[in-house]
Amino acid sequence: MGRRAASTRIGIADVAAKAGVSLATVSRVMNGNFTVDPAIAERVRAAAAELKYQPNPIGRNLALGKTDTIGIVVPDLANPSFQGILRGLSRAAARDGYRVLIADSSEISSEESILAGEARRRCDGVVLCAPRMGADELAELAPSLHPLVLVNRTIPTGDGAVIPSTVVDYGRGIRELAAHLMELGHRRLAFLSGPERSASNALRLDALNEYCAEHDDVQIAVIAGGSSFEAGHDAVDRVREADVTAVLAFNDLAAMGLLSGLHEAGVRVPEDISVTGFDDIPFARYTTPPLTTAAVPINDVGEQAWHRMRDLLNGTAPTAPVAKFEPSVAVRGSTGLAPVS
Amino acid sequence: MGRRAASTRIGIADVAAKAGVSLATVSRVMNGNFTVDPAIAERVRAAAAELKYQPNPIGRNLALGKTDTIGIVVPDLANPSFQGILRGLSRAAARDGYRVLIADSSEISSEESILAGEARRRCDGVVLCAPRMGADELAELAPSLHPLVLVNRTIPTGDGAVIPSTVVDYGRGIRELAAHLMELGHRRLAFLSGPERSASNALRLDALNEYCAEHDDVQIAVIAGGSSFEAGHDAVDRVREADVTAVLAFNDLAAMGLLSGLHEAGVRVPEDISVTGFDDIPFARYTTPPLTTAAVPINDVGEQAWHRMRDLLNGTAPTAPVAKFEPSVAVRGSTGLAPVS
DNA sequence: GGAAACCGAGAAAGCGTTTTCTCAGTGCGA
DNA sequence: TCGCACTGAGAAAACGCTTTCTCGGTTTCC
Repeated sequence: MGRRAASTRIGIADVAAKAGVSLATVSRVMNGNFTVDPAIAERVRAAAAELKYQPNPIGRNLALGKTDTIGIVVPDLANPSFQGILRGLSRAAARDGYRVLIADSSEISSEESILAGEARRRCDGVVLCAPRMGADELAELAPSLHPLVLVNRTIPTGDGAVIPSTVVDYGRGIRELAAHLMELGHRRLAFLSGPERSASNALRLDALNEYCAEHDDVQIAVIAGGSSFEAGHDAVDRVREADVTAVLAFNDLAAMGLLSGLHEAGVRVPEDISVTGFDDIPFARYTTPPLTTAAVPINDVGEQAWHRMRDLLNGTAPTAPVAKFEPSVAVRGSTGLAPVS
Repeated sequence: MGRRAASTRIGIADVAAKAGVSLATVSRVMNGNFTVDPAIAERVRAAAAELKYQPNPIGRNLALGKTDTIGIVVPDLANPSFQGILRGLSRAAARDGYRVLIADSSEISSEESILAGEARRRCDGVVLCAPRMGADELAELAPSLHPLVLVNRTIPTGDGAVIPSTVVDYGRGIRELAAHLMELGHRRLAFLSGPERSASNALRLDALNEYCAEHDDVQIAVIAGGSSFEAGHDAVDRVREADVTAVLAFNDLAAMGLLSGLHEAGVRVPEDISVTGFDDIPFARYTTPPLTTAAVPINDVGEQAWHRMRDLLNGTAPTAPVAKFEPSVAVRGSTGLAPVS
C-alpha cells in the first residue's frame, strides 16, 4: 500500500499533531494510562474531542491481537431455539463489551468446520451451537478453535481437557414428560423423532428407551419426524396409524405442526390423543390447546455459554466447565387423561 | 509491541521462508496474482499447504481497509420479524463472502446510534433495522454511517442523496386487510396498535384513517396494544369493550395473544369477532383458528437489504435504491362474516 | 548488436494502533 | 556539586498482511 489518501478518517496522528504530542502519548491518554502529565492529557482529550476522534478498532485489533468479538455458528437461524441462544449470548456478551459475529451453516454439516475456522480467525473465540458434525470430526476440530464453547454437545474426550459447554438435559426432560403421560394413564406412546444428525435427538431416544425398559407396561413407538412445523404436520398419518394415545414430539415446532394436522383431521387433543413438545418456545402457550412441554430457559443457555467463553478469554478458572440445564415440565392443555379404550 | 512469541500462529513469513521466496511473492500467490512463475507458485502453495497456513484476516483487514463484514442493528432479537430479516441478510451476505456482526439495542433507542457507530467502525457497512430513533437524529447520524441501508425506515431528505432501503408497504397491507373485513360485512373495526416509536405503526394508522375517510360507513377505533403476545393477550378487555366485530392487530404476535385471550374469555373467533395479524410469521398458519394476515416475505426483505448494501460496497449503480414489498393478504380462519347484530 | 521495452520477484513502505526502548530533564542524597 | 534513581514523553518497532517501487535479467525490435 502507501497511497496517501486525503479523505482518510481522522486518526491518532491527527490528534497527536493537533495536541502537539507524540502518537504514543495520545495512545496512552486514550487508554487511561496515568503516566501522563494531567495538563497534557487534558490537551489531548480536548484535541480528540474537537476532532471527534474515534480509534480505529482494526488497528487496535492487530496491535492487541484481539477483537473483542466472538463468533457463533448455528445450524439454522430459523430455529427458535437457536434464535434464543443467539439472543442470550449476544446480550450477555454485549454487557461485557463484546460483539458477536454470526454464521449460519444452513444445516449443512460439512460447512460447519469451515465456518467455525473462519469465525475463529476473525474473533477471539467461537461458540459452536448444536453442531451436526460427527463426534470424531468435532474432536479433531476442537483444539484448533481453542477458546471454544459448545452448546448442546460435549466432547467425549477422556484425556483431561474438557471443553466448556452448556447443555440441556434432554434425557431427563423427556423422561419427565413420559412420566407425566404415564400418570395420566397413557401406556402406548409414540416419539416423533427429530433430525437424524441431531445429538439431542439421540439423547431423547436413549432416555425413552431406558424409560421403557424400566416400565414394562409402557410401549414407545418411534415415528420419523423432524424439527419443523412441516415435519410435525406431515407426520399426522403416521401418528394415527401408530395406534397410540400420546405423542412426544421432538420439539415444540413439530408438536405444533402435529397439533395443527390433527385438528384438520378431526382428531381431538387431548381427548383422543395427547401431545407434548419440548423447549417451551414463546408460542407454545398460545396454541390451541396450549402445549404441554418441557421448558428450557433458552436465553439462559446462551448467557451461560457466554460466561464460559468469558472465563476462557480471561483465563480465570472456569466456574464449572459445563452448565447443565434441567428442563421443567409445563403442563398445559395438550395433554389429558388417556382415553378409555 | 514487540514480544517475540514462539507460540504465534504460523504466518506469511513462515511460508515465505519455507518456500525460499519473499513475503510479497507469497502474498501474490495467495491472492491469485498471476505474475508469478508457475513453478514458484506451486512451491509456495505446497509450503502453505504443508504448514496449513491460513492468512490472518485482521492483517488483511488493516492492509486492505475492509473487513468483508457488515453490521446489523436490530431493536430486539426476540422479534420474529427481525429474526427473519437477520436470517435473510446473513444468508445472502454469506453467499457473497460477507459475514454479519449483530447488535441488539434491546429497544433502547438511545443506544442505537452508539451501536451503529461502533458497528460501522468495525465493518464495511451497516444496516439499521427499523430504528426507533427520531427522524432528525437518524438524518443526522446517517452520513457518518455511510455505506448504510435502512430497513423499514426511510429518511425524508429532499436534498438528493437517498439512502438505500427496503420497506414493507404496511399502509397498503393494512388497507387490504380492512377491505377484506369490509367485504365480509364488518363496519365497526378496531386497530390494536403497536409500539409508540415504531415508524411502521404510524404508517398503518395513517392508512387506516385514510381508509376510514374514504368509506364513511366504516368506523375504526384505536386500542393501545404493542408488538408482543403479551400485549395482545392483555388487550382482550379493551377489545371487548370497544364494541367492534373485527380487530386489526399490529402484527401476528399481538394477534395471536389476542386470539388466545379471546379463547380464554369464551369469545369465538371468527363467529363473534374476526381477527387479523400482520407479517405472516411461520406460526400464523398454525394457530387455531389459523390467522388471516398480510404476508410479507421477511427473508426477502433481509436479502434485498443485502443487495442494496452490496451495490453500495461495489460502487455499482444501485438497482433501485428502495425495494418496496407489497404484502399479500392471506385469508385464513380467523376472519369470517360479520355477526348479524 | 545495442537500446528499449518487458517481466518476475525482492525490498520496503504502509494500513492504525500499542508498547517497548530510549533518553532528556528533574529531584534528591551524599 | 556531582551522580544516581526516577519520571514523563518521544522514537521506533511490532502486529500480519498488501502493494508500490525498484531492479536484475530477458526478450524484442530496429
